[in-house]
This record gives sequence, structure tokens and C-alpha cells, in this order.
Amino acid sequence: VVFLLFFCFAHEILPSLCVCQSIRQISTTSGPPRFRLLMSDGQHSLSSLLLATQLNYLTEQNLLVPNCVCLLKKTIINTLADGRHVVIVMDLEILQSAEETGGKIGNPTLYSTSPMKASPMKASPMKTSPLKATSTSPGSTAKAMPIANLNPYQSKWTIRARVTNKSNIRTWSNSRGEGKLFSFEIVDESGEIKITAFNNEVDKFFSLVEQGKVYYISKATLKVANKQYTTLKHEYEMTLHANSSIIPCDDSQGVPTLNCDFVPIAELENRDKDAIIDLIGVCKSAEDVSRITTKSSREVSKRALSLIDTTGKVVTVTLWGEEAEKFDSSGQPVVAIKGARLSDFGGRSLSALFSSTVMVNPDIPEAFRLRAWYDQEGYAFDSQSLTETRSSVSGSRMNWKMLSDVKSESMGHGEKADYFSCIATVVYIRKENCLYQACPSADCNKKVIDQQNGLYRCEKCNRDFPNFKYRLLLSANLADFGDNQWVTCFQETAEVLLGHSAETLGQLRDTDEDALDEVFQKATFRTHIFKNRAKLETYNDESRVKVTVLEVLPVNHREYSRRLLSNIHKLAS
DNA sequence: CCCCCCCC
Repeated sequence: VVFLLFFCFAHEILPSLCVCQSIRQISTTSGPPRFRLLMSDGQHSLSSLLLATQLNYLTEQNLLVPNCVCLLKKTIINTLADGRHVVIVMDLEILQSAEETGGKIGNPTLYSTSPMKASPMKASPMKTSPLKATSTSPGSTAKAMPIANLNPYQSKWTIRARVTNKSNIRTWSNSRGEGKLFSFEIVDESGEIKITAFNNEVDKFFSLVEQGKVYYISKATLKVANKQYTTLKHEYEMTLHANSSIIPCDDSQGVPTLNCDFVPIAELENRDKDAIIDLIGVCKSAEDVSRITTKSSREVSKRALSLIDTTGKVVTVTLWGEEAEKFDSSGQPVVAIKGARLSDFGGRSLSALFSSTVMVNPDIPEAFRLRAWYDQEGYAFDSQSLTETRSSVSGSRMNWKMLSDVKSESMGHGEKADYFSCIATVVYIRKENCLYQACPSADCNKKVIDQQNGLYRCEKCNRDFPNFKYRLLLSANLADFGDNQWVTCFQETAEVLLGHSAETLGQLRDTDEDALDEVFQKATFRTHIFKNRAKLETYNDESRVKVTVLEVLPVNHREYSRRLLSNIHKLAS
């Protein structure tokens, strides 16, 4: 196993033939099911293999079962925060079912060659592929002009480039005429450029030009790109004409698939609105597709995705039209998007443009790394979204503090009040003066004066009332492991804390003091989430920070544990 | 020669 791990580190990719000895579902609290594999190549066993989530269908459909023969086509090593290494199986092919092997585990005739080494039987498309040696016919690439060097003053050139983004055919009709067009973007190792085809050239080239394929392109017109409409980093753009030539190129060696400059999600906070961004993340969740009507009363489909990356931050990315309709979020795929536009909606969010390229589980190292990170630890992150929606306000935007922070950070001493949340235990509730008789008017909670004649006077309303309502004004002492803090709870929060309405408690006080005591007993040593306001108040020339409880919420232990794990993570890194 | 990039 040590040897194998060494091999893994050295190569990152480990295509190997082996027999599945066992497969075990790992217990997780959330997210898709996760599996640990024990594989053997007849000589060695490797148990620290985890199945990437996108391969879960193999277990769901009972394809990956003990005794089946597998080819591990893509594995990657992930180093965890604590230094441990995990081998994640990214791609796996079942070569023989368990029935076919007849349950002969470890049959050496199946794989009598070297133990779990790179298999020569499949030409892997990875960068370590031996294909490099069997290159293209000599001279075929020698004359290719780098895209970056294209200009309108040179007409004899041929470029070799990959199509990265092909539009549909659109028609237009305006004062200058009408027609149809389609456009696509191409990339080589030097740069990228947009190409547009009109009318006859649409008929000629639309079906020939395929997304992701490589072509030789020559004899097209170059003109200055209108920066208003393009997101590509090229001074010029290309228009095809009657003599233009596009020839498919079988050898795509050295032509990059995409020219992505991925921005970490946490970094989006520092980027300007309307910036064009390349982003990659795991699709934690996705909305259902919905139809909206635009301001120009056009109907369009949209779907918002929540993407997370290793920064632990989440951002919402909106897809439009067909892209939104066809998107499948099952298995929490890695989604890469090139050329999305940064918006300030909800803080920070992204929107796909017509010029954006959306890739699901792209075959790039960043995607593998992210997949491994997410399956191994990212899924459990207490992630915070840069995109604030109504539903996420309560969850992620909490300003969590320990009670000791109230003093050490001088909370409440500023011009404005400080707001913070804590998880704390009620250690004492002062019963004295917890209830008062208040003005019965709807919006007045002023204490009334008992006139001792059956009437209660409200100074604020300047009225006598035959009745009053009970209000709670509770002083409680909260504690966490490091400190304690006196807080004030008004009506609503006090009712939650004590578990009874002010009215009930008022009745109890007047009729059954023991029962009231019991209510206070029961409320003590309870732990809650407290959302608070801290503000310095001066009374009789004495200043002290007054903490008022704004909301009492139950502790969500799963969420709390995730936050603690996340904090440990931050402290450890 | 197009140029639509949307909604909350």
C-alpha cells in the first residue's frame, strides 16, 4: 500500500486493472451517498479508495459489486487539511461483472502483469498520455499562425484552433437590412478570437463547426472588435466570407480546450460589478427551472445554481434559456463557467451570458481537485454565500461571538449598536419585577399606575383604563464556556425563553407562586441561540453595556457542529 | 451586416 501511495503521489493518475473486493457506504449526515472501496490487483490491496459522487450510479445500478473487474481510469490524490491523503476514483470502467468472474477474487490470470501500475491498454486523454510520442504528420502545425498575432494588415495566414463557444443561428431585421448569422469563439495556446458567419456562410459552415473541435481556419476578414459586445481578449474579430476556409483538424495536440482563469469564489467580493469572470465550483444545489418575463416582455427560462469552491464560499450563478432547461444538478457536478458576468445582486452573484461557456464535469485538473475536495471534506463545510437571499439571511450572515468577545471587543461602545449572536446557556433568570402591568392600547406598552379604584392610568396615553395587560421584562444571565453576560429580554423573547405567554405568567403570579417558580426552574440551564444587540447606556452618570435579546432560537446541532468544524479548519490553516 | 446577455 505504501508503494501504491507513493506511485499515486508521483503520477496523480493511476489507470489500473483490479478486482473490487468490497464496497461500503460511508455514513454521512447530508449530501449524496459516499462509498469506500477495497480494491485488489491480485498482489496488493488498496482500501483508501473513495468513489467520486458522479460515479454513484455504478452502485445504484448494482454494477460496482464485489468480485467485478474494474479499470480505474482516473484517480486523484487529495491531501486533507490534517495531512492525510485520500485516493479518489474519478473514473472507473467495469470490465467484467461479478457473474463473469465467477467470484474468483484475486485470480492472478486476469491481471498477471505489474501490480496496479499504469495500464497501457487504454489511450488515456490525460496529460500523462503516451500519445505525445505519436504526434502529428510533420509540418502540419508549422505554419499555424498564433491567434494573438492576427491583424487586418496580414491576409496570408492559417490558424489552428479549437471552437469553444458556438451560438445558434439568429436572424435579424432592421433598417439596414435583414439576414441570419451565427458566431463562435476559437482558442489556441496564444489567445482567443470571435468569428461571425453571415447568410451564405451560415449555410456553408454552421454544421461543420462543432463545439470543442479543432480546425484550420484561413482567409477571413479581420476588423476591430467592438469591446462593448465582446468579452474576449483580442483587439480584432473575424468575419467569414465567400473564400474563407475551415478544415477540420484531427490532431488537437497542444490546442488548449479552454483558456480559463478561474477566480476563487471568496475573491469575488473584491471584484467590480460587471466584471467578466471564469469560475469553477461544485453545484451544491440548484433551483428548479422557472419561466420569467423580461422587461421587454420576452419569456425566458432561468435556473440559479449554488456553487462552492475550496474557499468554502458559495455564490449563485444564473443560467438562461436552453442552458437552464437542460442543466442537471444530480450528483452535485463540478460546474465550470467561462465568461460569466459578476452582478451585485444579493451582494455578489453571477449571470451567464450568451458568450459564456458552461461546462459540467469538465475534464480538467481543477475539476478533479474540486471533486476530491468536495467529496472528502467540502460537503460538510459551514459554507457562507456571497449571494444573500431572504432565506439565507438568518443562516449565514450571523455575527457569531463568544460572550467573552463582548468585553474584549468593547462591543456596544461605538456610535451604533453592535449586533451579535451566541450560543449560550441560561444560568439565572431574575424573577423579581419580571412582569409589569402595561397599558392595554395596542401599540402602547407603558407601565400603568394602579389608581386603587379599579382603574389603571397610562401617562403616555393620558387615559384611565379599566384593565391592563401583562408584559414581560426579564433579566437573565447567560453563560458559555468562557464568560457570562446579563441580558434583557422583552415580551416576545421572554415568552420564548420561559415557554409561556405573559398573560399566563401574570395569572400564575397572582394565583400560584409555586407554579411560576417551576416555570423559571424549567427555563434555567437551557441552551439556545441568542441574537442580541449591545449598546452602551448611561444611567445616573454610570455607563454600562446593555445587551438586549432580539431573538431566541433553538440550537441546530448539525449546523452548529459544522460551524465548529469550519472554525477548527480555519484555525488549523 | 449582429450586439439579445434578461428575474429577484
